[in-house]
Amino acid sequence: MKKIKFKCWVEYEGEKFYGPGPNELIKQIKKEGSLAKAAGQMNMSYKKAWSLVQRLNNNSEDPWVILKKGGQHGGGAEVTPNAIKAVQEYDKLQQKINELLKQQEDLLKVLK
Amino acid sequence: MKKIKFKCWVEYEGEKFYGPGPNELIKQIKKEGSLAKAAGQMNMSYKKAWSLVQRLNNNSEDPWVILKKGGQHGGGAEVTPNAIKAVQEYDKLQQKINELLKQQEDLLKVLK
DNA sequence: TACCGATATATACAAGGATACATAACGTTA
DNA sequence: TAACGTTATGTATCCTTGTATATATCGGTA
Repeated sequence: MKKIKFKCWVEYEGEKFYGPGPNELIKQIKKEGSLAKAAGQMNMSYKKAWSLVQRLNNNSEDPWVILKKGGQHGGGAEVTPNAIKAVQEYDKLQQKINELLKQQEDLLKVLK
Repeated sequence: MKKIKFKCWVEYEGEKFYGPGPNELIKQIKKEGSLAKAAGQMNMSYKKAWSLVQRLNNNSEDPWVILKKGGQHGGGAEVTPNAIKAVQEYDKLQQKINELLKQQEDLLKVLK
């Protein structure tokens, strides 16, 4: 059985900025309150997760995630309202594309 | 300036089957009548182009490209009507997604 | 039968990204 | 000041993908 898949993402200055990976990561950070735990939850290396957060924060007016090291619990990660809004809009966009794809199965009819 | 990008493709048994690369390759083969020339036109190695054609032909009821070796001109590549139809449908689908994205700029408004 | 131009196929190499591992830095708490 | 858990960062390695190169194969033509 053949299936149509899609992926959408945001580019900034010709480079990947935001996509499925960061979107899931933000959700996990919000749930866990820790970058390391969030990365672990989705089988992503801490280094990659940290790099993603840097990319988001360094290429936006407002930060996405506030990282704190040291302190009572060793530190932690906090998601800004700005980032939460972006996650909502990204999910909404994905859903709309999914609905469109359901109505556009002509391609699959050709591929037997 | 941030831009929304997308990509859609067809999977078969969990593996990539058809996407932007094969779509462009089919067009080039149709124009050139040769797999080697088509690959050259789009800076794709012959091996990769040949592998793509094998994947398409081996996972479909009807062939996409008929390859002939030897003969008057050394051989050649011919695109089947089946494949031409698929290219048309794929282009149509991409266009519809593009139109959808134009109307869904809410995500970009959040990403400053 | 020798030549030609295209397909067919194997092998080794290069490049990029992802991963694993190790270690430093930090700030609150006791 | 020692301990703790998290963030911060470098390095080496693997792995996948693509590329380069070379050679074999085929069948019509002269």
